[in-house]
Amino acid sequence: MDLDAVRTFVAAADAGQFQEAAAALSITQQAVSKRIAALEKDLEVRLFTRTARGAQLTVDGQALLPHARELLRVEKRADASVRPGRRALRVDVVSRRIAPAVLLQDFHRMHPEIELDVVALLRADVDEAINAVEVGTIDASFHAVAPQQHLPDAVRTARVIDEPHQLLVGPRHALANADAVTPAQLVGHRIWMPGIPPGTEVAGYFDELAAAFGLTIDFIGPVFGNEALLAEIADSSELATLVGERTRYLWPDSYDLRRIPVRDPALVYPLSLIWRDDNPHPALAEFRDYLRTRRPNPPNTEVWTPTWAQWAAPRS
Amino acid sequence: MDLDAVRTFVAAADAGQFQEAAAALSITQQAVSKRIAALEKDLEVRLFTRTARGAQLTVDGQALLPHARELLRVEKRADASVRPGRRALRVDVVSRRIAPAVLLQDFHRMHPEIELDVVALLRADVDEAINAVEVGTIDASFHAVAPQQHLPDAVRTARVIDEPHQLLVGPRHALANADAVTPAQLVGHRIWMPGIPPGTEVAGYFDELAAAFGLTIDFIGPVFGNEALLAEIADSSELATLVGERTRYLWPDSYDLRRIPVRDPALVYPLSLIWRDDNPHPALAEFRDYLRTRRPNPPNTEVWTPTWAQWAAPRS
DNA sequence: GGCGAGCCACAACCTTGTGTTGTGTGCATA
DNA sequence: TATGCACACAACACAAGGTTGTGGCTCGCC
Repeated sequence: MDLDAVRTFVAAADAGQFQEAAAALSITQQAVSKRIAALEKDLEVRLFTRTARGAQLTVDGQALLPHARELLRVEKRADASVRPGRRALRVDVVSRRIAPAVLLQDFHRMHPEIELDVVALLRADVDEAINAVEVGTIDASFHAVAPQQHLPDAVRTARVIDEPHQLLVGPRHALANADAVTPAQLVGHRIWMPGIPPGTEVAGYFDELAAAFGLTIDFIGPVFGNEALLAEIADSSELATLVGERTRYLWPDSYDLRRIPVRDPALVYPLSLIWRDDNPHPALAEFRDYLRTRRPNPPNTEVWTPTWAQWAAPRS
Repeated sequence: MDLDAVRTFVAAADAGQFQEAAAALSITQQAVSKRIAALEKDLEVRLFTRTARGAQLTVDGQALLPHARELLRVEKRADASVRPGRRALRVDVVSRRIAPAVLLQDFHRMHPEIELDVVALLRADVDEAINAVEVGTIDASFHAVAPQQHLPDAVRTARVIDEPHQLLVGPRHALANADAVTPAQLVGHRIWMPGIPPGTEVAGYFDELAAAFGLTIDFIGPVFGNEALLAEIADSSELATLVGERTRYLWPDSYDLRRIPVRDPALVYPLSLIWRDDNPHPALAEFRDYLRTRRPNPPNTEVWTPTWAQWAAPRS
């Protein structure tokens, strides 16, 4: 199916005649006729009934029309996702399942007119992300940024989310019925966080967390996907994992998994936005405004963050 | 943007190298290289970084990939909407705002795997619809079908929805705060139903309704679209209109419109499904099953239907 | 009823595009 | 350093798609 033919089809359907469509597309009437004929031949249906004063959609044509329009819309969005200068705002999230992605969904709901592209540079480390932001291939990225992190001149960071963790356990787990737990209560329980590549900022976070409270946190084990992890936890009386408070997992209700808040202190993952100060993208300013004005729920408990993140309190 | 190029891009991204993608598409590696190069030139970005052992997506490529896949999905659906023999189930509704359309949405939620196309043969009368069903350009149609209606041999009809009307009024209307109204109470109030073409089955219904209860029902007035009608009603202390119970209109909350049930008797619009008995489309059987098994809310009041519809009670 | 206007289809022709074959280049690996 | 692998470039052939020119059909008008 040729998109030029589809465009021509829509133009002809709107105009009600080939002649006018041809004028609108700056081609001859014969070219329109040819394109439509080719499309009809390709689809093996008649799309228009030709009359002496125009062309009228057949039922098949009527059925195709909305799909054709959708096709052109998607093409436009695809184009807008990459074309330099006027492409959509491109924001990098480490994973689609953690808080920044949820935030972006919310932003999109509030500003549906703003073209937005969420990419996940899987396992990209902070330096890679900073580099991508400096070069301009992405407009913004969410990462845990340490204060000693070296930043190029034009690149800025700001702490924007403090995401508290919750314990995720199956119904047979010893803590399954707790209303809340403290990190001290987690000592001796096995916490499983598979799929976190060693040496990354995320691994570093959990390493320091384990050391600070004497916890047992395992990164080992092959990753069979999220679904497998959840199934494992659902069945186990020992395994548990940590998930962000705002993350949205989908799992069968039958798993009967429970999210249990962690407090005294809450285990907070501090995330910063990375962006380039002289990036002229209008949507970037909008997005930063959105981040600035939204009210984070203030935690009503002590919080723990890694030492490198204690240099500055999160904006409240 | 050329869809073949997009297809090639996706194949190359999946394969991780041009060579394998070429094999999958049954063309030469050089052709793949050319297509990708053309796409890159068209979009003015580099999509792959070429290395000695394959091609890897750039960030721009990663951003484009989901859009590209979506484009191919939509193309497939567009194709499926018309291609004879294996096209989607095509169901005709008089309007997207009335009960059958709502029913189809529900059916789609229950069977998302079934390709479904809802077309609105605007102002088509029953004969036209029956003809389209017989010819096979549509698979099923919802209409009010009178018993004396002539049907071709293979065409069947069955009464499937009895849609009760509700009164839609603005906050300043005399009946705005009623919990329910009877047709008798509507005498003297002006009911406005613009946009119904005279001579159609719908107009006939309201004509008989007006005659039966002595109501004032206006069809006159230019149609400025639904939005205009709703705005008019919201402001008026006199105007009201009738809407189906299951219809879903969207209007600003600020309008403060109220839907008021009509009872003793309820004003029911009887709708039948029209289909061709020997239509082999598997989804048609599914849809008829769905219609058969769903439980209509039995009205707990007397009902009024036009005389021609009183030949048979709706299936309960 | 004849005739012109409007609209679409068909034919001929030409340009452009797109696939193939053949060859070159760069990089990783042995 | 030699070899294999993967992609790019060049030359060529053929197909696709656009334009101009023309004919047929239908509708409205004199």
